[in-house]
Amino acid sequence: MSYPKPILTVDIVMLALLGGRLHVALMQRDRAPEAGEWALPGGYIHTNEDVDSEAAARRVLKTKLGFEPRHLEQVITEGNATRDPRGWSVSIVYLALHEEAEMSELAARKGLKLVDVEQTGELAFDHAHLIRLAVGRLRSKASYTTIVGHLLPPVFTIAELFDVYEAVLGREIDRANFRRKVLAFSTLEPVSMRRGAGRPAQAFRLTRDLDYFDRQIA
Amino acid sequence: MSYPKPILTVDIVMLALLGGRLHVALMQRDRAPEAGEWALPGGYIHTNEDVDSEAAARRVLKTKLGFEPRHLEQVITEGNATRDPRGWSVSIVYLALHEEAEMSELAARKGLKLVDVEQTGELAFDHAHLIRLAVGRLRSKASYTTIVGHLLPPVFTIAELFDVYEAVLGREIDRANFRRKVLAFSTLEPVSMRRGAGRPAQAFRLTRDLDYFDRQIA
DNA sequence: GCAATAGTGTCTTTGAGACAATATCGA
DNA sequence: TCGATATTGTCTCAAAGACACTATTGC
Repeated sequence: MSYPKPILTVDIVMLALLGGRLHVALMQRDRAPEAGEWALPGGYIHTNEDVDSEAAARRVLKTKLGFEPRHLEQVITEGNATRDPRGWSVSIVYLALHEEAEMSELAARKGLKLVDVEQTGELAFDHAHLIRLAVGRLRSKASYTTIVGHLLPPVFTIAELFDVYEAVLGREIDRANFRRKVLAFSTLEPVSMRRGAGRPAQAFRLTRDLDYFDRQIA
Repeated sequence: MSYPKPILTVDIVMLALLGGRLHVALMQRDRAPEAGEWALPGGYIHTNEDVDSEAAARRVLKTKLGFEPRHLEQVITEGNATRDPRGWSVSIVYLALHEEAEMSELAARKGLKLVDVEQTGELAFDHAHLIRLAVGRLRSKASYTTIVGHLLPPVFTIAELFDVYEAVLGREIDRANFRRKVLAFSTLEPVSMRRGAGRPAQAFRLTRDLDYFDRQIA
């Protein structure tokens, strides 16, 4: 007995901060099904060129958008009979993070829509659901890893990092305690000084893509 | 341009404790590729009967082994060009937990081999790697959820739960502090008394499949 | 009584959180 | 000098961990 193979795609939830709130990047579909609807960037695996599913996600972003995210990780795989009108389909969902400035510029240049993750409205397929899963992953990882550092440019100050944490976690944090905790884990490398409106600040960069703290950071 | 669809399967890492150590259940493959090698239970999605990928995993366990696990959750999806000699293939990996007694009985009845997760030896495909990922997931979830409760029968004592935690986390825990902490989160419901060699113990059951603690349990 | 296991009390240390105080810039 | 932002000090309270102690069974 043989069964038809399900449709298999990778879809990417691209997140960035815009004005202190998390936004997701959407593309307007140009073909059926769901033509005209807003959807996550995604595509089929190209078995002749992609070495693995993460490479497929990177290729989709690169070729469709000319984009290389600061951080990319797998979130979940959603597979069922009803999520795509064409039939049984499977999506390997990736989370991509990038800084605000470059993401806005990319969106303007490529016709992407950046929408607040709390107000996506109706989207193609189950993509609103996939976005909720990815945002949940980001929020839960925020408090014990350096993941949200990838929502900033490579070099940033503690104050900027603080703002990102408050935006992602959606609650107020104490500045003084935050600074002490984040510096106690020696995962930030001081690189230069940053001058602004008041006293100059020490600027840092992440020493690795993803570090795990041994306890909660915020 | 069109690409051949990758092979798509679900594979299940069935874990149980055996003599205080984590073991995984393996089946001997009866057909090519890798015929005769030990491998994880798994199979194709049946698009006409499985409503989603988790249902496919449950059906595989039910029809191949007559088994319904106490706990089942998705771990990761591994997809690349080299893991299967037949070509580009994708495995949606599930973690299944069950109690020692029933798992041993099942293994004996169905010809499964239960091997220590630290010493699996060579296995078919990338299954040794998939097992490491699933065990890692269990270990990391152990300290902040009730997940390891599913390695015990439905009704258990604190002392039994304590032993499971020590086995999974692989380090010593203080009995007194463990008891206080686990009871402080009111996720255990007292159901009866258990008599044994010494003073009788209160027995409990989990009130839900998976509860998250608001801080580390051990 | 003793062996065995269950369960409690209590002290010390560490981290979390609140919040006041000080430092260093530009204007 | 002041306004703005960065950074440090210090106090309080809660949780983590160590470990001694008491409780309840069977024999």
